[in-house]
Amino acid sequence: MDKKNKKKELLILQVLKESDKPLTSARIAERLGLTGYDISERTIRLYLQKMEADGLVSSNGKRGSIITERGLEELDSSWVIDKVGFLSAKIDRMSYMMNFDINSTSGTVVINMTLVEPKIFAENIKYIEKVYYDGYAMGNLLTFLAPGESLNHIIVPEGMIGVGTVCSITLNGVLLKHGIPTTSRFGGLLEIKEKKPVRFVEIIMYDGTSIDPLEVFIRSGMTNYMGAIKTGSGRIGASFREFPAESRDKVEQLAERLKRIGLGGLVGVGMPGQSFLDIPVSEGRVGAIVIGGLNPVSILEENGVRAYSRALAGLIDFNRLFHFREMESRIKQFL
Amino acid sequence: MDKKNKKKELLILQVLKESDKPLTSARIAERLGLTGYDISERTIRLYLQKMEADGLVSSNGKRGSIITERGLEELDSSWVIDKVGFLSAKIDRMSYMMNFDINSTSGTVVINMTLVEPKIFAENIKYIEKVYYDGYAMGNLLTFLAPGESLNHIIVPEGMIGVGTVCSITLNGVLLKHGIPTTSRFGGLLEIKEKKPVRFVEIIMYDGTSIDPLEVFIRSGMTNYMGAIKTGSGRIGASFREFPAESRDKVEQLAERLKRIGLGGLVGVGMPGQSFLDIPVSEGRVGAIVIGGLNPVSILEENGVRAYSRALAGLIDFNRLFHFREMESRIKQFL
DNA sequence: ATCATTAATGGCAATATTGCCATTTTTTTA
DNA sequence: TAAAAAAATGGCAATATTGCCATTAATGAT
Repeated sequence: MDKKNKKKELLILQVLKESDKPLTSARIAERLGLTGYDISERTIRLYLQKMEADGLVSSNGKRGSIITERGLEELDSSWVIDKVGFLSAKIDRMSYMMNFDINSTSGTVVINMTLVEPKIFAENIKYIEKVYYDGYAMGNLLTFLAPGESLNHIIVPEGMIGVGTVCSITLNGVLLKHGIPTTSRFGGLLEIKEKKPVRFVEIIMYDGTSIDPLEVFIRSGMTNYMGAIKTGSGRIGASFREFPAESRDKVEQLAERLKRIGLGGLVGVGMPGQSFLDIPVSEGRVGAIVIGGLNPVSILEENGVRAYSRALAGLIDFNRLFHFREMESRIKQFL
Repeated sequence: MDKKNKKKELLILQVLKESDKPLTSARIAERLGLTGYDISERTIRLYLQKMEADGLVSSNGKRGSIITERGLEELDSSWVIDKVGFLSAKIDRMSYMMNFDINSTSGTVVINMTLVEPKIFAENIKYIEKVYYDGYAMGNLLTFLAPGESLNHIIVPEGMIGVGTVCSITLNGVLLKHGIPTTSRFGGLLEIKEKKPVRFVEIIMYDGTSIDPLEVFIRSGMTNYMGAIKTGSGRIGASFREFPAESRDKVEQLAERLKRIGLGGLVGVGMPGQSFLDIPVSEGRVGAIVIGGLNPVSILEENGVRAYSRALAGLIDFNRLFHFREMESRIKQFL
């Protein structure tokens, strides 16, 4: 029994470690549920008691428990895979950090960045516009970063510009601000036929990778946007998310509002507990497909340009973004 | 309770479905354990009884149980993520299918295939030899497939050859024949300094991806073999495996024997329950790092050649393989 | 500041899971 | 082919987990 016991203790410690504030049993159960471990609230309380007696956690009355130094040591000396470094963790962190407010349409949003020579970018603008136009992009906004500007360790080198496209994680962030916890499950290559999503042909789970799946698909030349924008059939990057079934309506409303301000990217939402595009969803949850934020610039790679793209590159203020129609005129200042 | 109950039933059904022969409770518990679900033998027997009463499985006395038609339907109508399509499943299937025998050094082994023009291949032979020579390849054997030959749906087109390199899954297969069940955990980019492995810089779990991680790293140009073979520092593809701690000695023996016949690829084995190169391992298991089979040909991609590589391409007879020193002379017939 | 509402806790009993083991069946060995 | 060894099963009792709920603390509204 000891062994399995230990495992659950470590899972709880892990959750507590990742949170800065105290968590109650209900909260812990919820998070564990999201990660695929079903443990009842009650059981968690039992564990918390035992662990408090052992000095691994410290209870804060009814405000929840936090992990102690001893607890952290215990965690270090053990073998729970440290999900830090995995995409799922980065996603959680980023959506927590951004602070875009949908009412005032201000604040920061998460963007991806692509470094490319302005001249080459200018040559491909026609295609990129088409990607936005056909709705294969996250909304219709983007930004340019001038040479010398930096974002989160990445500095735009001389002779290049940074193209910042809105990351689809922005949606998670907005939902989170409205109390809806989103789980990003996987990024994949979505096959499009007659402008409609058919199925995912390749998949990489966010909790099993340290590099962004969409970056991967783009870099290895597996996407086919040229087809998507020309004939309506191709393969584009997309991401699968899940949220609680109760919030389905609210999600759709928020998505609609986001769309109006140029941040739309929701391809579709499934029905509670039902599989969506053959992707099964846990009970009490609904699935949704979100367009990949890097889509517009992946056209570059497809046309043989080795552009350096980085998903989840950092946060940027919403009012720095402009409509894709302005690309043509704005790029001139860098030529 | 009903809900969780259901989940376990489905897990058991899933295991039974994947097996062609009847499985006993111990066998089922073992397999589930490997996939990360710890359920005791006894509990599984309890479930099997209930499920037999419901007509989902049919017991074969003490030889184990098999899934019935009803059981298959139940599984179809439910939402267990179908791991078919994921790499972990493919790996299991392949290592089960190959039948190389270490004593008679005969039988089939799993290979990866790369399609490339003979001329271009010939130009890069020097580098490829060095990869083998420095021990960054799986053993020192490979094979060529002539135009028109096919392997598992892939046909070598005219004007090209298929380069078959030994896949590291071959190791799993050999161990399996000797009763050692191996779990392939992830593929990653292994950083090499002064010819020694330092740490994994990127990771993709096999049970969370539908495309081979090493293929991904190679295609997106993240490897650095040129560095590895020239200065001793670089990034190469490698894979992390786990097996039961009891079999540690036997594994090392077998690996040694494989090495002697040209199929070596084991970089190192950890100690029981201890983390190895900062990768934590479950209790009662040991971790091991295995060289990526596609390594030799990834030099091509690094040198700007867009070669089409496919990991786990298929099975081929061991006696079709030749030593890498023969590349030079053997390639001539295709030029 | 007070009261109503909401959320969290721990006790208790009902279930579920597991360890242990005697018994039976299968497999291996002599 | 018979005997010995190994593996599998199901009964029973010990633990572990969970559902339910009365009690109590925190939060929000007036």
